[in-house]
Amino acid sequence: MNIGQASAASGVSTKMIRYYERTGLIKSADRSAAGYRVYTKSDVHTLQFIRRARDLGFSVAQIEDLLPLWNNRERASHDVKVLAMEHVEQLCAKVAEMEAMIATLKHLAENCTDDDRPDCPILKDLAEGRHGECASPPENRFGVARVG
Amino acid sequence: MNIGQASAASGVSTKMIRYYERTGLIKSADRSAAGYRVYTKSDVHTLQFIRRARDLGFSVAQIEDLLPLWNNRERASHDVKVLAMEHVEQLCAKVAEMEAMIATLKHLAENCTDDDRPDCPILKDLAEGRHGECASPPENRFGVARVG
DNA sequence: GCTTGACCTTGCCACGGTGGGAAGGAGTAA
DNA sequence: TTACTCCTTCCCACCGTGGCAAGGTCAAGC
Repeated sequence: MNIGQASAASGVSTKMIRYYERTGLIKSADRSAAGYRVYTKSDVHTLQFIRRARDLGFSVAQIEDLLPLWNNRERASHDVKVLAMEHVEQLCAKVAEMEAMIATLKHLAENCTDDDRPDCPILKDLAEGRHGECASPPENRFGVARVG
Repeated sequence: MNIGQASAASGVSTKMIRYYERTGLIKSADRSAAGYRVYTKSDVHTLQFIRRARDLGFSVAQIEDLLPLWNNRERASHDVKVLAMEHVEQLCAKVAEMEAMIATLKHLAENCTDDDRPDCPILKDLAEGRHGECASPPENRFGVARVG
């Protein structure tokens, strides 16, 4: 199986397959006489695993921890759960940050006259940093936010 | 005022001030005889504006749209509101994606024995893509997620 | 004066993931 | 043979931020 087929079967682009190989996330594929990468069903299975983990928001670094657990029959399910819950924590933190931003912006937008006059609480807030003089979650007042 | 003072006063790192200048987000600063960048209170004001907009999750590209509106006394508050609400939409979309991931992961983790046995619904799901054979939001089933 | 230390300058490199594209080889089908 | 698709490697881009290095400047203290 060439890289194109492995890509189609796994949903991981050829670009990314080569990238994962280069960075050591997956082992180097065997090569045909002509130098083409050759994949087995098992390799595709691994790629699918990676793809699904990415879809669930795991970083490549986290998947690096997940893969050996997946391959290790001696693993403790506890270890996996710890990784998963750590990831959930990270996701929740980001969600909380964004929720705070959304709340602030919505509040500002509500006070916006929304017409052709130049008075605008949104710009005013951005300029003066008062965050609408009310109701905005405290995390936002001190620049903690920034989701990155 | 040198770049260091402008940085301290605005909360934007010197690195980022130079970056914003290089990429054209802010105008090139005047220079002293020795070539040092020189800033005015007004420049600091602009940097604070940028900083607060970043804290609210606006991208640099979005701020590029916001700045002229801020500087333009003829602006219509409607235009600002549109930009802000577009941004809120984007934030909401990301939040929804992440909430879906969180829900899926939590559901999987709940079914985890959380001990030293190797059976693990989380890894099983990642390998087989059934997403816990229930309850997971449909968006997740087909790889739509992936937050970036 | 001279030294020291804090500050400034530019430049390059890195991150995480992903895509684009070029230049050239390999395979396959008509 | 030709034509087309696929493969290879290599470099470049995004975005926003930080780090480090080599060198210039400035102000304070001796």
